[in-house]
Amino acid sequence: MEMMKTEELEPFCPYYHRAVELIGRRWSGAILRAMLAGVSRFNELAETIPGLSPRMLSERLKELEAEGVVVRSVIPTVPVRVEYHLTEKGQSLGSVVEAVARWAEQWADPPAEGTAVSASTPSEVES
Amino acid sequence: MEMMKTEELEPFCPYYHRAVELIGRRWSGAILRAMLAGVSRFNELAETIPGLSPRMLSERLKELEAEGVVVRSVIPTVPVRVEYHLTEKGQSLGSVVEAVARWAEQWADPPAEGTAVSASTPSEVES
DNA sequence: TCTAGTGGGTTACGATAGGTAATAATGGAG
DNA sequence: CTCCATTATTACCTATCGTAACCCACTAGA
Repeated sequence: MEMMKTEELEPFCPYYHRAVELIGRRWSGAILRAMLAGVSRFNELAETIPGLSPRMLSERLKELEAEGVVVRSVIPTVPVRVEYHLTEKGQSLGSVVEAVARWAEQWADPPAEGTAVSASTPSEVES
Repeated sequence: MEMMKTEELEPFCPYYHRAVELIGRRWSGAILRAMLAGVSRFNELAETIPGLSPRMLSERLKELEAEGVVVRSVIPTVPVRVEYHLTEKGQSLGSVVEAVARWAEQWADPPAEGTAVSASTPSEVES
């Protein structure tokens, strides 16, 4: 017997979809985390995230800016300095980043042992 | 004086990075949501998610299975039926999906141009 | 003047991931 | 022996990404 489990989650939602495809683009998750941690300059971001090239960083920052998640400000020092900051909309992605971080730490590497997983080894269900 | 803002978040974490790149791959977020909502069959998933082709669905499911997020089980009815279910590890992604969903609903579409960062808190979202 | 350094990118080009459409494997039904 | 349903896979082509080199504006030396 199953209880009347109310399906509170719809199987598909266009807003969710748009959001998850935006922040799920390659490197975007890492960029957002670094910015939430306070990194704000172009070269600092590029150095913080291993493997992230200027090309990709530039492209992702433009996307995030276009979505209102990030603002770009030019500071007329010399040499010129550019800072990227999260908008309020961007800051509120903190909960998402934290949720992913918690999941990632909880399930880090340990391969399948220790806790009782309902059925995580595909050894007996192959076709 | 909020000077004592402790940086509790490191700018980069390899576990986080791996996780966000996994669940951020194209369509993966949508697939996970649908599965959390109870959709478990191949064609149901394909129908639930607009634009998702069998090729991509197959590929993503294999990745998620390889990561221990999803299990595949073959049910020998006729025609054969295949069900995909979330493991405990997969179920625990619910918090991530919910966080994204809340963010997406809160910040759905509003004009949001310019640099008006301190703007409107959308008063009500859906049920 | 020429060269080097700082900061923030852009361009060119090959490699890989993804979109699209057609088709396969399986087994029962007609 | 052909049809249908279900779960995929293959072939082909385009879009996105990775890599490396380069550009621009400015300053400080030599």
